Amino acid sequence: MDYLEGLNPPQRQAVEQTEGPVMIIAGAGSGKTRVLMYRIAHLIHAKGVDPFNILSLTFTNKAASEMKQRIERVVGLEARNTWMGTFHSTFAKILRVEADKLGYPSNFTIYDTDDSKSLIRSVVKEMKLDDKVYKPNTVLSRISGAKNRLIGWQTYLNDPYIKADDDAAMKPKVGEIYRVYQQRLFKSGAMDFDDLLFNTNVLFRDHPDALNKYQQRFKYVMVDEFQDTNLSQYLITKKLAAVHQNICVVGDDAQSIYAFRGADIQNILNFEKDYPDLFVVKLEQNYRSTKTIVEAANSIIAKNKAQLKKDVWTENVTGDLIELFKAASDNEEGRIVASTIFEERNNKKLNNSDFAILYRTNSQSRAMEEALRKMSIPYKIVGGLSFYQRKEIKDLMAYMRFAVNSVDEEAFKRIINYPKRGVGDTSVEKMMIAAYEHDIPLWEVVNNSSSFLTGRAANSVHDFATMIKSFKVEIERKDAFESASTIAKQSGLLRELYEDKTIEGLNRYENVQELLNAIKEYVDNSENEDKSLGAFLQEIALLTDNDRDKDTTDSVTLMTIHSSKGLEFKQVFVVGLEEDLFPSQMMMQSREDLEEERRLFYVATTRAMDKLYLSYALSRYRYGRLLNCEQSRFLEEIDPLHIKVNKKMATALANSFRNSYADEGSASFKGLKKPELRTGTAKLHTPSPDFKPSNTNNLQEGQKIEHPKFGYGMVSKIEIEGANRKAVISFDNFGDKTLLLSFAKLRIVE
DNA sequence: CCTGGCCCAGTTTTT
DNA sequence: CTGGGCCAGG
Repeated sequence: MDYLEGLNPPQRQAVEQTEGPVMIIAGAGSGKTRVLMYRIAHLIHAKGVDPFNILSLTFTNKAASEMKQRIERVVGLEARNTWMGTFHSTFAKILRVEADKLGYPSNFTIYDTDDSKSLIRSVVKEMKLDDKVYKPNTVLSRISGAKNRLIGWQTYLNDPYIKADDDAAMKPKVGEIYRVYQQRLFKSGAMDFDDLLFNTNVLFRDHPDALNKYQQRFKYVMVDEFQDTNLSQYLITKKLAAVHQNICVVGDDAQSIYAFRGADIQNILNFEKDYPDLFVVKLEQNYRSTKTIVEAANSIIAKNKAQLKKDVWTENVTGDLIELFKAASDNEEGRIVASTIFEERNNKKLNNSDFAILYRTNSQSRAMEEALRKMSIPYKIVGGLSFYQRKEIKDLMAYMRFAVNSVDEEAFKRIINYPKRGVGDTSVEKMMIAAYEHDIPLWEVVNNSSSFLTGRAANSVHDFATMIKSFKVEIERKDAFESASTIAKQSGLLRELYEDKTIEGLNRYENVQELLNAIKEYVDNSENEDKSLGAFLQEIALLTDNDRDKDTTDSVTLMTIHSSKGLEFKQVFVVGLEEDLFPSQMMMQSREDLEEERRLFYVATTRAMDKLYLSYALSRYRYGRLLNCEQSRFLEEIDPLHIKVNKKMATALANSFRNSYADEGSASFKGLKKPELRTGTAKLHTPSPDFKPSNTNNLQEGQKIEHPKFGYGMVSKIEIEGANRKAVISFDNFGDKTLLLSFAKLRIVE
C-alpha cells in the first residue's frame, strides 16, 4: 500500500473512493494520470477486483498504452486484462463481435474522414446537386454533428427545427444527402467514425441482452478527459454503468477544447444532476509549473464565464517571468524562437526534447522548421498530415481493405484503376450503376464483369477480380504480414513506386516498406492474438499519427496546441498570438466559441514547467500573400505582473543571425526555383500555309517534321506499345514530347 | 483511355 | 503557395 503514501489528501480520496459515481475535477498538472493509475491499481490490489471487470476509456491510443504500461509496472502482468482504449477503438471491438445484430458484416470497414468526404462528393454528384453549395466538409460536419447527438437520418428528415436550420443555410438537401450517404455506407459494409458510437448506442438500445452482457462485464467504468466527450459517448458510458453505478469521470472543464467536434461541456457541468449522490473530488495543487505560470494561466481562464469553481495553486518556485516577443514577420518569429532555444539549451544544459513550440494551425510550422533547420536544431513534428493519410499508404490499405471486405466502395474506387489497367471512370460508373440498379453487391458485378462491360475493360476487370480472389485465399491462410507483402507485390503497387526514381517516389516506396514493417511488428507482438489481416486493419483504422513511435533522437517538439494536451515540457513557446489567428477568425462568432479559444490558450500555457514564451508577428504569409497582423487580445488578458516584453532581443538576435548565417539559406532557396522555360509559356507555332498532315505509318527516327502547334522538330525515337505507335520528337522550341501517332497531325519535312 | 495544364479554393483544431 | 478537380488535347 506504499503507493498511497505519495499522494496528497484529495488525490488519496480519489483513489480510495472506488464505489459509486465519482467525479474528479483535475486542474492542469495536478497529477491526474497518477491518480487514475493508482486508482486502477488499488481496485485490483486492495479491492481484489478482477482486471477483466474494469473498463477505462481514454482520449488517445497513446494515453491508453502509456497508462497500461504504468499500471503493469505497479500491478504486474495481470493488468493486461483491463480494457483500456479510446471510445472509438473500444466500441469498434465490441461492434465487431455484435455486428450481425445490426446487419453489418463483422469485418466492416472503418471509413476515415477522407473516405467519408469522398463518398459525400459522389453522393452530391449523383443527386445532381451543386457541389459549391454542398461542400463535403460542410455536409460532413453537419451529419457528424447530428450523429453525435444521436440524430439518425430518419429523425433528421422529420425534425422541423433542423429543416428550418438547413433551409436558412440555403442547404435544404442535407437531410437527403445524409440518408443516401448512410445507405451507401451500409451497402459498403462501412462505418464512419461517428457511426462507431452511434451504432453502439443503437446496439445497446435495441439489444438488451448485449447491453446486459457488457454491463455485467464492466463493473467499474472510468472516463478520462471527460470534458471532451459528446452526447453519444456520454450515453454509452451512462448505460454501461447503469447497473453497478461505479462510474468515475476525470476531467477539467477549463481544458475542454473539442466542442468543434461535438464535445459537450455540459456533460461535465451537469454531471451532478444525473448522479445526485455524486462524490466530487477536486485536485487543485499543481505540481508541474512555476508560480508565475500557474498564476498567469489562472488570470487567463478567469475571463471565462462558464466554468466550475476551482483554485489551482502550487508550492513550486516563482520562476522566471513569461517572455513576450514581438517579431516583424513570421520568419523573424521563427528565428527568434530558434535562437532562444539554441541559447537556453547551451546555457542551461538542456536537451532539445525539453522544448516545445506550440501553434494554433499546422501551417504555422513552416517558418519554425526553416529557422530550426538553419540553426541545425533537430526537431520533430507531431500530427499534421498523417502517415496514414499519404496516398501510397491509403492505396495499399485500400487493396487490403477490398480483399477483406469486397463491397467497400471507396476502396474499390481507389484501386480499380491503380496501377493503370485500362478501366476508366466510365467503366467504374457503369459498374456502380449496375450494382445499384440490380441491387446486388458491387463485388458480384466485378466478378461478372462480362455481363456489364465490353471488350478490354471487361477483361481487365476480370483479371482484377481473379487477383482479388487470390488475395482472399492468401488472407485465409497466411498472417497479416505475409498477405500484405503478397498484395503489395502482386497488385503491382510496389513495382509502380519502385520505378519512380524521383526523390518523392523513393520516399513513397520507403513509406510502403514502413507500413509493411509495422504489420510485421503487429504480427510479432505476442499481445495481438488475432494475426489476420482483417484484425490488423481494424487496429490501424483508428490510429493517428501521434500514436506511432517516432524516432527517439533528442529533438524539439512542434505541434498544434490541440495535440499538446496532456503533455508537459520544461520550456514552451506559444507562437502566432495574433488576432484572427489565435483566437482564430472562425471562432469569434459567439461568446462560447471565444471561450473555447481561451481554454485552448489556457491549455497551451499550462504545458510549461519552467518557462513560458509567447510571441507574435506583425506580418505573416497567408494564402501566399503578406498580411499585416495585430497582437492577440489574449495577451492583454494575462496579468501584466507575470510578463516582460523582450524588444531588444528581437532585433539584436535577428541581426546577429543574419550576419552569421549570411544569405546562404535564402539564396539557395531561390536557386532551387525553376529558371528553365516552361513549355506552357513558350510561344505556340503558327503552321506554315501549306501545312498538310502526312501519312506517318513509315515514320523513321531521324526524320524532320512540322507540328501545327509545336513547330519543327526531329523524330528521336519510335515506340510501339500494343496497338499504339508513339514517337518521341525533339522540338526546337518545346523540348522532347511523346506523341501518339494515331492522333498527332505531323507534316514530314524531310 | 490517359496526360498535362489550368483554375480554384483553402488553412481550425482530430477520433 | 499548394493540392486537387476539371477539361481538352493526344
